[in-house]
Amino acid sequence: MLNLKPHTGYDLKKYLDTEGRFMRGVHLSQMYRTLKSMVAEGWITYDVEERNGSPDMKRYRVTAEGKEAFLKWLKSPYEPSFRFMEGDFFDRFRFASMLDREEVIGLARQELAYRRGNIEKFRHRDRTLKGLEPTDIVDPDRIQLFFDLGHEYGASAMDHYVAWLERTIERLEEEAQTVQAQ
Amino acid sequence: MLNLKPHTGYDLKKYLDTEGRFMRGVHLSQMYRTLKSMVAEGWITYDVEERNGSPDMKRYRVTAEGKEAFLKWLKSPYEPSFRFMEGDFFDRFRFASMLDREEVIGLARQELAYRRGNIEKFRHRDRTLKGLEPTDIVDPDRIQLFFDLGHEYGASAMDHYVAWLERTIERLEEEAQTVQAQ
DNA sequence: ACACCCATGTAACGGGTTACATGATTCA
DNA sequence: TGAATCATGTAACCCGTTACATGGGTGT
Repeated sequence: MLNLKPHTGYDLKKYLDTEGRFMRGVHLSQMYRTLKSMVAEGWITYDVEERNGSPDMKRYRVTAEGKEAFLKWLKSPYEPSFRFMEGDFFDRFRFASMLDREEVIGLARQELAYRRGNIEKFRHRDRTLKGLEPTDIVDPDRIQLFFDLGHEYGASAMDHYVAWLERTIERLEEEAQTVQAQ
Repeated sequence: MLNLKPHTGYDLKKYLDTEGRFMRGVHLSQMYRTLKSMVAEGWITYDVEERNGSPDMKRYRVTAEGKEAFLKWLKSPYEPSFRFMEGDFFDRFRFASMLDREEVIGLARQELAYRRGNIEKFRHRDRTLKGLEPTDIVDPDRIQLFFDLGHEYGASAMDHYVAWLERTIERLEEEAQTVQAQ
């Protein structure tokens, strides 16, 4: 975010709780510690604005080294995470404006291919729970029902994700062709 | 899972990586430490099966106190998490077979109401990035584009979740009426 | 022969969560 | 008057990740 414009820690937290709430959550305590360590790394600096009585306000901005380190990460090989939505795909994708068109499309295609492989591998597995303790008061079919309903959501959320990836790739490909034609 | 039947640590990890992969991920090292601490709490015990040479296999099962503690958690008041998919809704829902019909429907309704409130609060916010550094080589519109695409996924994933909640509640309500009619 | 599966763990590290601490301004 | 917002942080704790360590059985 500091690549786009300067922020205070409080600002960033607020953004992440409102407009940017699908990015990630963060606690203020963690925010301040992270900013501190990023200053120590040389990735960011800050200007101080004094406020009467209250602690001074620090407005952070990225340094040249910080931007370089960020780009190095952004352009580093992407490894899809085994588990749906756990890796850094969206962290990269949101800053895809700093990548070439081919790089973005490559990133999205890689993610799509991995998710499709995952679906192929797991979708048609038998998920019936075997050897359930018969001593239980609860009906095994009812146990299975809620496991199935929960899994159903997971699987359909994955499908929804794949559909979004497909739409997005198409859109980016069309755009790339339009630009090339000019 | 140990409420349903005994498992070894390795078993549980394997389940969580295959059939149960939408539940949660866990590393084996963490699994063994958690099982150890649960034994210390008195929630679970294990029987040992010897294997020549290799370390003995421990098959864990829940104790009466463990089951009691689990049910206490399952029936404790549910607090929806601010951030989509971060709380323990699904942890509870998957074991809803151990709850009364009204309790399950109440849980799902509470989650649905919270998500709807969230959508109402945030859906129509202006998300245009203001005060972007003009020194950047990257076009502000292009920065905005990828932020929007990312947000679009988040918002539609939330809608998808809400739709699943609605379908599921309907289904459970119908079932409850059928049972009552008998 | 080599890789993968079964099956157990410990140790160090890193980072997120919760609790604590301060204090001015704004709005109902 | 009291709650929420602005704005900063430290300390302790917990828990997840990564690296290390062991060793037999099974399949190609």
